[in-house]
Amino acid sequence: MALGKDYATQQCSIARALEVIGERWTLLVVRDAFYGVRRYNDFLGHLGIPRAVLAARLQSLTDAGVLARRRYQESPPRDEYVLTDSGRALWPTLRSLGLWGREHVEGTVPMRIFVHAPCGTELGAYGECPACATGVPLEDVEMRPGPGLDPDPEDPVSRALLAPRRLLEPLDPDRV
Amino acid sequence: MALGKDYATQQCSIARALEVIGERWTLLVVRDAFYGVRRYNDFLGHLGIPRAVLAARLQSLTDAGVLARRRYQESPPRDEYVLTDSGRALWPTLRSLGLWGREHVEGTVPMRIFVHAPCGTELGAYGECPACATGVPLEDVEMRPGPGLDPDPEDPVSRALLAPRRLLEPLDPDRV
DNA sequence: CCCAGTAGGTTCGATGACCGAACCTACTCG
DNA sequence: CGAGTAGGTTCGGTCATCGAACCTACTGGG
Repeated sequence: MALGKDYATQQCSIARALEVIGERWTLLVVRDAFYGVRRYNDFLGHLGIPRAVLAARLQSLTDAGVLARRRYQESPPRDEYVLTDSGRALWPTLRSLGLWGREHVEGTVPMRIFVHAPCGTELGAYGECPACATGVPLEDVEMRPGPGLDPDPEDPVSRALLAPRRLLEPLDPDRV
Repeated sequence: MALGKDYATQQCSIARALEVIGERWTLLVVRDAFYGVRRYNDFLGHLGIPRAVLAARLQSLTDAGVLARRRYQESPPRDEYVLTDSGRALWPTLRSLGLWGREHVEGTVPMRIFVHAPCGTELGAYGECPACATGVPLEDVEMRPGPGLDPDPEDPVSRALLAPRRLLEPLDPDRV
């Protein structure tokens, strides 16, 4: 969405949020970041997004402080994009959006399941653990493939994401 | 966002959700519906959205089952748009998005405050009540103006929304 | 009866975002 | 020295969005 054109005049926190993460593809980039994707080519392959659009989104998310760009190797210079604290704060939004999509758009076939790793219980609608009755830190969230997921995807990133993993755990699509 | 162009290939509930409510303006229309806005002209005035775009959004939200179109008067024929159960299920998403916008985009100036009416506690990130530790039915959510809100707005709908109100309570911008 | 006003749209040309493909740079490996 | 890879930028075409104008159906006032 992006255009502050009219959004800027809105006296509303939701509209302000949408100016940052409301454009096409933007929220999916953030989602991938939660899944552990960090590198340009991994986003590119996993999302099937045009290169120019990905570059623009990474730039605007970095400008907005949702992602941080970090040099992880000098020669040749290579950068990775990781979630900032501000970006991590988007988890409740993504969680509730995914839950809504699963229950109100498609045929109730879960794509991915998010559980409280220490106890193995699936997260509740509030991102809490129903069994432990506490909020769950991101590091304690384990994502597992659900029945709706293609068991033999094309791209390496999707294949790497088939295994159970913790949120934010860096992804290395080479070792699969 | 809308275009299933590539989103459709995504094995992900979040992407599916974004196909329905990810386009520009769409989520703001839904937000207004939570605030009690029901009529075409009220959406139009409050959002400052082009007429053609509003008509398209109302149509697609109705097709998706998020809103329902209801004839409330026969002569002349007049319709109103109200949230379905599916639409109401978007509340946690809107709540978390608004909270994120308030805390991570602008200068921490709350525009609107949402409280659990029976106990007066402000809602948490998923629309739950932290004090009562339960989900809050939408009818028990009271919205109040926050310090960031323009105290003397132009359009009648904004003016009507200045008073504390319950979510979903039908708005009548004529009596202000 | 005529006219102005209102609700709820549709149509239109211009602008701007998004798309896919091609190209570029810097470096490494064999 | 040539091929390959990561991480981009540039470019022309298409499609969504924009604001403004127009349309229809009805009501209420003089």
